Amino acid sequence: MTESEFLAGYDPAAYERPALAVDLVLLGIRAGRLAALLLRRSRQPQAGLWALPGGFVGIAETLDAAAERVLREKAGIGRARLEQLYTFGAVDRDPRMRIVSVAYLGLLPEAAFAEALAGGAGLAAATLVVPWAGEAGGPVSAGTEDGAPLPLAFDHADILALAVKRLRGKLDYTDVGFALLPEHFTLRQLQDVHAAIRGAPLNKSAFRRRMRDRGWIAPTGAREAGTAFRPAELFRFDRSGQF
Amino acid sequence: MTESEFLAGYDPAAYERPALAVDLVLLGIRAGRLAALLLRRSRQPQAGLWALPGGFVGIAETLDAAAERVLREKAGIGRARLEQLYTFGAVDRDPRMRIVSVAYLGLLPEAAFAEALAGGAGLAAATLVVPWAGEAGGPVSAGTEDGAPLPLAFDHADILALAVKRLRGKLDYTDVGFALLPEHFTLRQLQDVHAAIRGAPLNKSAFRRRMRDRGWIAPTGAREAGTAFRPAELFRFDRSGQF
DNA sequence: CTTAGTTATACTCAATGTGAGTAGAAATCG
DNA sequence: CGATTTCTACTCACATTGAGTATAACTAAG
Repeated sequence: MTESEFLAGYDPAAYERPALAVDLVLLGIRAGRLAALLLRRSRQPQAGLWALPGGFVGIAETLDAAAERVLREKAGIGRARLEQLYTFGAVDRDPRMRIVSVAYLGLLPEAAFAEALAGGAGLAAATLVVPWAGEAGGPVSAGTEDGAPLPLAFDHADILALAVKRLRGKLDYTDVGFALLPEHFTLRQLQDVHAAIRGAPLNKSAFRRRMRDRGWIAPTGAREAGTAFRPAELFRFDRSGQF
Repeated sequence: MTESEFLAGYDPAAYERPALAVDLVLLGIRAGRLAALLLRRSRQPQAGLWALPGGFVGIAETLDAAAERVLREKAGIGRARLEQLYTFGAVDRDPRMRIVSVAYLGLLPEAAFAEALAGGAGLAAATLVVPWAGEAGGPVSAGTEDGAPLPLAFDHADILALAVKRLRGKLDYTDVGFALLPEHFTLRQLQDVHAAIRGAPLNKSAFRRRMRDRGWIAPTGAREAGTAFRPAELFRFDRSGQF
């Protein structure tokens, strides 16, 4: 039997299958803190709770393509740096039916984050407080800017916590820090982003030295404008630096 | 409408769904090199090629549970340290139908690896040569111990490459190195394992110093037996050391 | 019993990276 | 012009690492 003969007689039916979805953790910096974009659920189940933008994976659609589609359709964002995070498969994570969800992490520069919020897609920004919750990524507390807690739907608190954990882990040896900044930025802004992701302050001179030595940043020659005091030099991300 | 009323009327049918599977990358050390357990495909499609042990996810089965079941049923291994790796969702990755596969990484101590090989489940050991293939985890070349290449089925070369990449990334700050060793081991053995995973040699004194300073290892008081020369001290993994 | 051979273990030393602090430069505002 | 505030460039101590050397411990050969 050749391979094509075999395929002709193959029956793809068989067993009951879990539904497959993608959920997007879209992170940005808001008022100096790490924040995520959430949608308020208007329908049952768990109406009124806050959820990650998500959607089902089409039968002829790549996981990455599904994530990009959800980014456009549910979050109203044209483009973002998306990266697969983890796949959540608890049996009872959704009360409707068995849904396995592939979580994606997306990073938005501050401007894109604000634009998405204003875009009318019903998105809200949740400020994240993520204590260092150990290996598995413990639950996260999400809240509005003034501290009111936002209750999260399904297992989305776990997903958010894991996203922050992943981000923290990649901070030191990849360019994730730059993905949250505009094209031109000051060293102070870069440090603030790193501090927001880590949830802990950094040594200033060591940070500047490290960033410059690694060759990740290139001076633009321009300087910050509109500051009350000495304006800082503007840099841009230099992709030619090694990773 | 309450949540339970809503659920009663919910129709879980709807769209055609991808099939969901798990595939296991079971790694161990063999003759000082990193090796994976593979199964030779006896049936179409891709009969004769070598594949990772895998299976479909049951409708009421967790992803982790499916991985453990495959470990038992397909690889004949009772227990191993399993960890989710990545989910592969290319549309044409399996010619039979759309199959999305959640890959798991499993680490076996040298003895358990050899036992699995002898277990009669039809497993073979593939020595892995994984050049540092960049971010996405390029293809890997798998071969027998004497160098003959083993052609891999589906996208399993990508999965293997990503597994090795993940292992390398976690080597410095987690206990993965110990998962490939017996309970008692010498510093030399530990260094060899690290070298095999990295695919590059290590500085001997710096390595010893680092391992001892981190408090990951505790002396057992015993010494190696049966060596031709000075026997090395035996250590064990000390879980109380911080991570 | 002695000695050569081989590996384990413990040192030293230089180079590099980091935490912390100080001093001068550059801008705005009163 | 001077006060104020931040940016930027220094220095210094300390920890970590790469590299090399010396000594200890054991077996096997003579």
